[in-house]
Amino acid sequence: MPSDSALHQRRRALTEGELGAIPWFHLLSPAEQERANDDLKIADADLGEYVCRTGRPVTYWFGVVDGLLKMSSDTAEGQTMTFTGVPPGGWFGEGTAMKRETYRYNIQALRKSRVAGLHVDTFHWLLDHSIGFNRFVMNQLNERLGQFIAAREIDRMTNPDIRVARSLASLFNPVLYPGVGEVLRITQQELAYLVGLSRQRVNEALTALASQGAIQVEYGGLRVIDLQALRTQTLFR
DNA sequence: TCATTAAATTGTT
DNA sequence: AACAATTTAATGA
Repeated sequence: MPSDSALHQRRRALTEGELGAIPWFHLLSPAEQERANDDLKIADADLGEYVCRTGRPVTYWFGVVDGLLKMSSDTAEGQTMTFTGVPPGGWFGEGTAMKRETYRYNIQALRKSRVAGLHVDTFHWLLDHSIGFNRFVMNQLNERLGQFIAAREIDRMTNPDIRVARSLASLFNPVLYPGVGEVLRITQQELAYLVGLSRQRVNEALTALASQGAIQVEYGGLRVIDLQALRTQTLFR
């Protein structure tokens, strides 16, 4: 039985390299960096393990250092709906952290991942003291808003090829997920879970996208060739 | 470091 | 859902 409390018992301080993987760290002044570094913890989340659950009070603001997480929510009917994947470089929960409310979604590891956590109190301290941090959070909120609107559009698409293309485009978002780069480490099975299609169908869609020159399929990952093509994927092009 | 083996991932039916 | 083919990771000499 995976639980998020287990995560708390396996945390440790960050290494130099892991600090470099945190996109907002270099925006801070030396004093602010020291404060953040004192508080930052990192933990390994195993496959299927929950990083946070709906309804739990916010204790940390989380970021993905390595791996892949899934953001989902349980509907009133008891169904699980997946919002998005969170690849390396992605930070989430700032909305709820700011209001000190409870998490509004579940975050589950799609594979073994390294997750960094900043305590809410430190998060607030940084908001009160650092202009650079504020800019980062504001930019993050703005970018995510755009992504959620796009996610709604994706949900209405019936064509699987287009759904896969648009979902991929959002995972390759360089603002929200600066850790991804040219190659996104994701298996076709993981992508299938995120998009809500069978692996076969995802494989077919990826092959189609590759033949269009939008992406390149690699073992255990995907390389973007033309991000714009992914974003503007339509029928009969 | 290299060769062998196991495990993971992909492509196809 | 099941299968074979391919790629990577792990193991040990």
